[in-house]
Amino acid sequence: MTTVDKALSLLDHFSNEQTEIGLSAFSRLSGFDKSAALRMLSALTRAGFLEQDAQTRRYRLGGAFLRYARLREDAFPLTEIIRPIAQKLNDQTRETVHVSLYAGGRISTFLVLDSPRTTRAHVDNGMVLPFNATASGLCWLAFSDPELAERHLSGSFAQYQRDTLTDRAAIEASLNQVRKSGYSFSERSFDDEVSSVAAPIFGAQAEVMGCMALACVASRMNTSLISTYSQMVVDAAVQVTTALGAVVPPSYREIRRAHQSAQGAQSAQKDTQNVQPSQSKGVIGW
Amino acid sequence: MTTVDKALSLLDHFSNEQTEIGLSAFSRLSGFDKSAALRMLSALTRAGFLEQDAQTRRYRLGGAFLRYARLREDAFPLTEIIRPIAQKLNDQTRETVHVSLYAGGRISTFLVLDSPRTTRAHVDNGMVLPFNATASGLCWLAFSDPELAERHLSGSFAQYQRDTLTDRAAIEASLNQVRKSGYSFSERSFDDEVSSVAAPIFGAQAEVMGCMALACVASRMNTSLISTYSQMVVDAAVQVTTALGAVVPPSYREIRRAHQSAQGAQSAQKDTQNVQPSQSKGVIGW
DNA sequence: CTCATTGGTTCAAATAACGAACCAGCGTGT
DNA sequence: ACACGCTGGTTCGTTATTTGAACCAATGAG
Repeated sequence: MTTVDKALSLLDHFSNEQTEIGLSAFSRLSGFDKSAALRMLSALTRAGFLEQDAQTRRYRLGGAFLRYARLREDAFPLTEIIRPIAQKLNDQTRETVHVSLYAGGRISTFLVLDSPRTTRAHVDNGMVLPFNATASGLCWLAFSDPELAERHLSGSFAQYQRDTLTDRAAIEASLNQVRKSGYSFSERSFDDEVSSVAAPIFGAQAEVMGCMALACVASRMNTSLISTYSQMVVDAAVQVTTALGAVVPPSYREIRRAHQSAQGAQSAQKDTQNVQPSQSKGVIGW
Repeated sequence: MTTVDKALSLLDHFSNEQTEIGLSAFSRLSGFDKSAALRMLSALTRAGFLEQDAQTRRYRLGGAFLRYARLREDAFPLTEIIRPIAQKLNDQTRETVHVSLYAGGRISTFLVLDSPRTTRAHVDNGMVLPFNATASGLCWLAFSDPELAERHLSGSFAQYQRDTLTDRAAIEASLNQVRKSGYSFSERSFDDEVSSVAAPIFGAQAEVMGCMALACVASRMNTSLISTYSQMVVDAAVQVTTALGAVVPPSYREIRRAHQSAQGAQSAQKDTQNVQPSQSKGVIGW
């Protein structure tokens, strides 16, 4: 672990709840010595990645992030790359589609396309999605780095509805299912009237950078729809991953291959082409 | 200079033109040894601040910036803090107001409020403002760190209109005037029909993070209006600086004080209150 | 008027960064 | 086919930075 790694890891401790952190708190949270923490915090501050409150002397995320984020969006318009893919999913399903990003210990939506139906699930843009209560949260937990996931699994969980998973064992069981199928499903666990399906979007380091998700009025959902929607959501997520220049991890491809074989065997294989392993060059050819 | 400083300084080399940079190029641009550069680039990549193209092996700004930028906006909504101040200026002047941010070697607008007049200057949101041809550009050059400004003064400049400043000496002369008055003025130098006034917004490290600017149909502008508008733009910029929790550098306050004394003496002091030095607690009390 | 906390400093010892030389791969001009 | 110049990346003895216990001064609570 280089000094730079250590310095940058300090930023991980910011979240929607922890927006300002003092020197001692940093030292405690990170385990680094106070003087070492101070040196790194000072460097981050000099570069504009942190700002220090003149009164409290505590640190918060700096303006440099706005600058670099804009610069990145100019060069590599993530939102605009994802939009057409999400739009297509939205058109095909006529359900609410939202794309979320893992950000400072939270998953928040950054692109929402509402369903055109008269009864529809609505999701706010910029909304934080709880790990235990949403398809996107479970999806992220299931496929992200175990050590990173552990941070979010070790705390306690809020109970939003009767069926919200709050017990760690129950969540872990759910995650195992997600890891087997390649997509996550949640029903009436955050909003009482909403069911969702989510699939992982992978980043350049093969990490789960976010999720493609579909939210639907719960009463409309059924086994057959879940099967159809999950396939489409996974397809869209894979398209996004590849459109971003990242690579879908082989392990995930394998999961989906196995899952589809099982599904195909069960449902008297309607579409055997999905079970075909190789299509060599197709973007979503697996 | 710590290792972290060096690593973060690598990011400075990205700009709208330079969106992808390879190892050797980084080494050349930064002056760091190749192996040192690689070590730092790897650390930045691990943290998600850079992404590496799988084919070309070149680096680009990473997704972490989107995450942290959103996180920061959640905790500290810069745009929403600035909007009411810009709105007030827009209401008072009925002229187009725009706020820009220095970003990776470029100044670009990130908040634009159009004039309600029938003839008005229009500015695109997200637009890049050339250093030599806009009030915002000149304002930034005048008050930013000399070393940083030098980077943008050493190149060649595009001629957008007949009166665009392209000669370094002419630009420097203009900057000196800006440094004396505390605001910048440009006339028909970027758009042939537009005049603008701009004032600096300072960040937490007393650096110029951006500009508050007013754009007006050139034919409407005159000496008296410049005087009125510049005062209002400077006021708004100072309000933004303080609203952001930053401090207006004493040197800038001194400039304005001196400038206003001179103005007051000239114009048979209409409003002597402006010349009053102390108002102790007022946000824009100087 | 303590006591515990805060942010920040110091300096010898421990550790990580440095950088010249090195390798392999790729594309070009000869 | 050849050497050439470029690329990204590795190695390892030398060198300089990071580390952390002990130390301040200031603030706030009991």
